[in-house]
Amino acid sequence: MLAAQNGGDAMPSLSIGKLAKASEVKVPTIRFYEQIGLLPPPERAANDRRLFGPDAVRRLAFIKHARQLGFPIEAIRTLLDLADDPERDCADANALAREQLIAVDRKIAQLEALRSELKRMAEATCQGAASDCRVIEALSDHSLCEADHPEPVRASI
Amino acid sequence: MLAAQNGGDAMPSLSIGKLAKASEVKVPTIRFYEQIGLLPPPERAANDRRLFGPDAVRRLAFIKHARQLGFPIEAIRTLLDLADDPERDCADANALAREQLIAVDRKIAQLEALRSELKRMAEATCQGAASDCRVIEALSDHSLCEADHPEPVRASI
DNA sequence: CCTGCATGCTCTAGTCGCTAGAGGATCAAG
DNA sequence: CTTGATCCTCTAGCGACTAGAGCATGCAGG
Repeated sequence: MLAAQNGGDAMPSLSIGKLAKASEVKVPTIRFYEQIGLLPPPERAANDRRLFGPDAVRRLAFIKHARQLGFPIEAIRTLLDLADDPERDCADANALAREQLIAVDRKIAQLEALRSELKRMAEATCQGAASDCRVIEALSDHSLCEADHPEPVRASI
Repeated sequence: MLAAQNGGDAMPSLSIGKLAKASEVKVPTIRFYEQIGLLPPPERAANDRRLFGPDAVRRLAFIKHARQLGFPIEAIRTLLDLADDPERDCADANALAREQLIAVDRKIAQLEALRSELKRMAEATCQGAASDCRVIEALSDHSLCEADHPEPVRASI
């Protein structure tokens, strides 16, 4: 289904550059995905250049879309395995989607809190010396914040 | 002001472990901050152990707070320089805060879009084989999305 | 005084998802 | 024939830590 092999007889094979344009995924990224096993190793021409079948475009679209949604590579690997084998139960896929949704929700909530604090900070424009700077003052004194920040905002999403 | 030197005569010097507890910043992270020059190299006891003054607690609080707000290390370096020298103009600090606010706003907007798509995906719970899985279908076919995603959601915030 | 664990030190390497560059081969167009 | 685009492999870098090795200390209990 998303096998990305050079399937069929027509084999309209794509160079990595063509594939990059078709999928809007950069050339080094495609090579990287092959390296970590998200894309199967394509056939090679006599001059060692990669030859991709049309399946590769679909598989890359899948990967790209999932990445845009913030799924980590390992989750995408699982999803691709599921997509590759339509016999398998899709409970895993649903679980991953729900997990991802929860992660995004948490992230949004966190960013909203930060946003309001930053807004207060940035709006209190001060002139003159840094000793009276509101921004620096706000950063120096956490107790000025309305809410406290849960975790150091560090992201995979 | 945020000099983190062992200032004054009382010098109630802290071990790195005590400092970690006081500031709620992990020990290796403190060493890392010293290494990249966010914290000045502290004095050392005869046994080569670090001795921090109380200023270090304040400086770490500043750094931690700024990190929680998503400021990148280089921005924090600038802010610390400003805080260290109260003569300087604080226009830079305001600019950084505004920049950061814009970045956070963008991020939130992006995540909201992702959230709605993920929600549709996760709510359409399907049973059975992966071939009919809504999640995989949605990931396979980008055209099912209401909006398209601006950039691969990759974060520093 | 001894034991044992906690804490400290330095150094290196790993995380994630790419991105950039070196150094070379080959292809397509003019 | 020359030029420039594309391709190959390989290694290293980003940001902001985190984890672990291997060793030297410090402190408390028995």
